[in-house]
Amino acid sequence: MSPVSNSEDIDIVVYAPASARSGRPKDTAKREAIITAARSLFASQPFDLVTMEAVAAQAGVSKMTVYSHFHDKEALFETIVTATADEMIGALSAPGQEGGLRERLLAVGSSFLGVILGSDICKMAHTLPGALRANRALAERFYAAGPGRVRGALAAMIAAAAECGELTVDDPDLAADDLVSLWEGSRPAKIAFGLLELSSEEEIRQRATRGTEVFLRAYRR
Amino acid sequence: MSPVSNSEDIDIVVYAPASARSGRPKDTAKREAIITAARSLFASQPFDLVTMEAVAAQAGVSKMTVYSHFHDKEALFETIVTATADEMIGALSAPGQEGGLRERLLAVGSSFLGVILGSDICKMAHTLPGALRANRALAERFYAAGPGRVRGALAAMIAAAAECGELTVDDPDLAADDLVSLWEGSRPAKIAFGLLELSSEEEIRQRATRGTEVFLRAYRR
DNA sequence: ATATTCCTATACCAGCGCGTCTAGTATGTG
DNA sequence: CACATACTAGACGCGCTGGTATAGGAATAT
Repeated sequence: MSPVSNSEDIDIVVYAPASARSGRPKDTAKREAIITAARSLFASQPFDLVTMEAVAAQAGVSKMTVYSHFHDKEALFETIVTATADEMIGALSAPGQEGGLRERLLAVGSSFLGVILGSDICKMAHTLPGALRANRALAERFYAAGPGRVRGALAAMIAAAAECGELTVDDPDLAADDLVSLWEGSRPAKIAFGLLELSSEEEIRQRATRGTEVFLRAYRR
Repeated sequence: MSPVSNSEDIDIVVYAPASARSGRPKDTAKREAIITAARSLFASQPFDLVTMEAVAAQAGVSKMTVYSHFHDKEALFETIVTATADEMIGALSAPGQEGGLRERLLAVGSSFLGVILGSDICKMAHTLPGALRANRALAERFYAAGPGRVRGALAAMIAAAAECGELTVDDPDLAADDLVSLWEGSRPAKIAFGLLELSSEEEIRQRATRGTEVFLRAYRR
């Protein structure tokens, strides 16, 4: 955001032999504590209600320390968001490559629903949209890391299955959209309104299988 | 919210002959102006960023007048929400009763998508969830007026069609959920993140027909 | 006409939250 | 050792916003 280099971005000076810097080094444990504290707070309250004071308190750290690690409240939030996006990428990579089509789809669906209905990300459902709206680039990045990624992978699988004659598909992208929609159902909407908490493993499995089943009924050759 | 009677709730004194009150009467036009101004502001910014001052200014009214009509910022917001919910109810009532099953589903789908993807309600998509989360009763009411209502009506139609042997359905409620999900696709999520503006008539029609088609492929006898 | 209520304009208060500053202490490096 | 940096604790400035107070003008019923 600011043109000046932020200390949280670059800890290693550009033209330095190694990690050479005099004085006391920054405590990475504190940085981590700040991040986890902020994450937990952002997950339970909207952006504006999370105070830097509260973050510092919950992290067991002075407020000045927070500002020494993160220039801004927005910078802190941005760090949380990108970390969460990376976590999503990790959880959603390596889609099931073995088994029949049904089993592979089910594997992708289960892990996807597990991430967006059963993890911390679900609890952030109410904070993220509102806060990300002010930062289009960040919003795109986050969406691409989660739902977008899954839709892309699914479209590829569906196209391949159509090639093999397993499915009858006009547009793989639209079909992937249909599949994801069937998995999610009305969950995201209800969660956004606070009418639903995070789902159990069992419920996630059920939704994944049912959605996949309905999808196959509609698209199977 | 407050135990005291709010003037916006009761304009008629309890034990009064009729609408008898001496002095200058309240200007309903101003009240309307306040509501429309607030609505437009709440549609473009999150709850906390909307200032009463701005509402008054945009309504061309003194701030004190706003407070004379609405005791609280929350009372004002609540009025907006319930009015919007009523509007949704109006737009979604009288589901198509004529034509074949496909035509009736399509009629419901078009009007539903028209409301939540093409109207002011779509612009409020980012404000409502965050603000309603603090008021569970209001959130439930709003959800019931919109998506909940449509799902209920659809479940009834689907159950009837299953009775006639037109569809093969295990659970009408789940099937209704599937249909709505197929209509919406990824639109709501993208709108929440600000990655999509309100949709055109044409796009709404396309989504409704396509979703209905996929649904029928999966559930038709 | 007069009482009564509405409306405006403006000033005002209290609280809050971000971000900064300072003075002092702790902890590392050369 | 000295030096440089990190961290703490607290106070504080500043801007903003919800809500109140007041005084005077405007509209309407009786």
